[in-house]
Amino acid sequence: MTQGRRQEPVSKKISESAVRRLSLYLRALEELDRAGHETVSSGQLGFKCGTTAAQVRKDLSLFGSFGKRGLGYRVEELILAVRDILGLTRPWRVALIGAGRIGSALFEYTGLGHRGFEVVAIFDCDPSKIGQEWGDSIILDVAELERVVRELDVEIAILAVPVEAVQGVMDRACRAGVRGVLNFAPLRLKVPEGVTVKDVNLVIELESLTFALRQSR
Amino acid sequence: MTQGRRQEPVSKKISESAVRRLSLYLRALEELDRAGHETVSSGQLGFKCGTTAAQVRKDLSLFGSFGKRGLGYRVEELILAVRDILGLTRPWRVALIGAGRIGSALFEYTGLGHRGFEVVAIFDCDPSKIGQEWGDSIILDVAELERVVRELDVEIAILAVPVEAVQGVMDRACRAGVRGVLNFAPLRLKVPEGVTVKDVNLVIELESLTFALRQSR
DNA sequence: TTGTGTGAATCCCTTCACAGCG
DNA sequence: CGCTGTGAAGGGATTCACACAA
Repeated sequence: MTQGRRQEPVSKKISESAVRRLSLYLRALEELDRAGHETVSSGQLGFKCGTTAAQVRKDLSLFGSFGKRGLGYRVEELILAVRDILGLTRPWRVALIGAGRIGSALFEYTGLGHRGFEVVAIFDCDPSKIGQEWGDSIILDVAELERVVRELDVEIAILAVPVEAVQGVMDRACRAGVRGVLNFAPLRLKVPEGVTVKDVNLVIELESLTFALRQSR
Repeated sequence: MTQGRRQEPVSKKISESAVRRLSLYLRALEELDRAGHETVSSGQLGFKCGTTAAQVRKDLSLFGSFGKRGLGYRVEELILAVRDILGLTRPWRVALIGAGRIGSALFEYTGLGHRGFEVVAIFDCDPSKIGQEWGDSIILDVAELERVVRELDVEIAILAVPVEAVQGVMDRACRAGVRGVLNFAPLRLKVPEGVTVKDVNLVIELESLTFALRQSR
C-alpha cells in the first residue's frame, strides 16, 4: 500500500499514453502551484488536462497512492511524486546535434534548460557554424561527437539533422553511450538494444489534421 | 467491396493512431516509388514502418480494398489512395502565426511547401519583423489577422507564438474562418465547435523519454 | 503458392461504480 | 458528506487465422 509513497517499479507495463498524461498533469500542477493552490482533486486536474477524474486517479494509482480521501491531492507533494515518476529529479545531459533552424529553435526554447535538461554540447558539420557561441556553449565539429559524448557522459541526443545524415549520426552517438534519442527526421531509426527513441514528425500532425478536416467537410 | 476504390466515408469511427500510421505508410510508399518499386506487400510496408502486416491490412481495410491477393499493392495506386484518404489531393492554405525561431524552422522545413501545404501568410507582432520577406512572403502585422485570413481563405493556422498569446490569437483565427490548428504552445486550447486542434509538445516527448530511461536503469 | 481481406479472439485501455477513509 | 483507490465491466485496438483470389 505504501501510503503517500511511490511504489518501486514493479514489472507492470505502463502505457505510453499514461506517461504522456502524467507529463500534462505535471504542467498543470506547476501552474496550480504558481497560482497558490494547496490541493487539487482528480476532477479539477482532469478538467485542466482534457481528461476525466477516473483517468487521473487510475494513472496515478499505477505508481502509488498520493491523495487523501475526501481531500484530494496536495499540489506540492504530487508535483514531487510525478517528477520522480518521470525521472525528473535530476538534470539530464543532452547533446543537440544539428545547429540549423530546428536546432536553434529548440535551444532557445526556455522549456528545455529550465526543466531539467542541460544542453551540454552542440554539434554541427558546417564550418561556418563551428566555433559560434550559443549562450555559453560553443558549436563543436560533429567529427568530435564520440569523444565529447563520452567525456561529458551525454545521455540524450536531440537529432535535428537532415534525414540523410540521421541514421549515421545516431549510430555514432549510441556507440558513444547515448541511451535516449529525440529524432526530428521523418525516418524510422534502427536502434541498438537498450536505446529509446522518440520521433517528432510534424508532417504526421499536419496530415492527421487534414484527415480530420476532410472528414468534417 | 468496391474493388480497388476508396469507400465513401461511412460513419465508422477511425482511430487517431490508424491515421498516423497511414501518414507513415504514405512516406514509406513514396520512398519505395522513388526507388522504382512497382508493388509492395503488407509485410514489407509494415516492416518499413515498424508495424505488422496484419496492422497494415487492417488499417487499409478501414477505407477500402486496394490490394491484389497473392500480389500485394501497386505502389503508385496505393499512394494515390492514401493521399486521397488523408485529404492531400489538393493543397491546403496555411497561415504561420509567429515568426520566431519555431516559426522560421517550420517555414524553412521543406516538408511543408513540397507536401501540399501552401503558406499563404505569415504574421508577427514584432515591428522589427513586420515587413521582412521570407521567400516570397512578407511578414504581416498580426493586427491584420482577421482580414487577411478571410481574404485568403486560410484553412489551417500554425500557432508558433508564446503561450500567453496563443488562446487569443487562436480565437481570432477561428472567428475569421480557420478550421484546423497546429499548436506549439504547451497549453490545452479551448476551441469552438467544428475546429480541430493538434498539439505538438516537445516537453512531453522528452519527459516520456526520461521516463523510459529511468525505468531501464 | 502467395498474400489480401476479414471475422474471431485477444489484449489493453478507459470508464464505471462503489467500498472505505478522512 | 467528499473524494480517493480499485476491482469489474465495457469498449477499442491489435493480433490471429483462414477463406479466397491471383
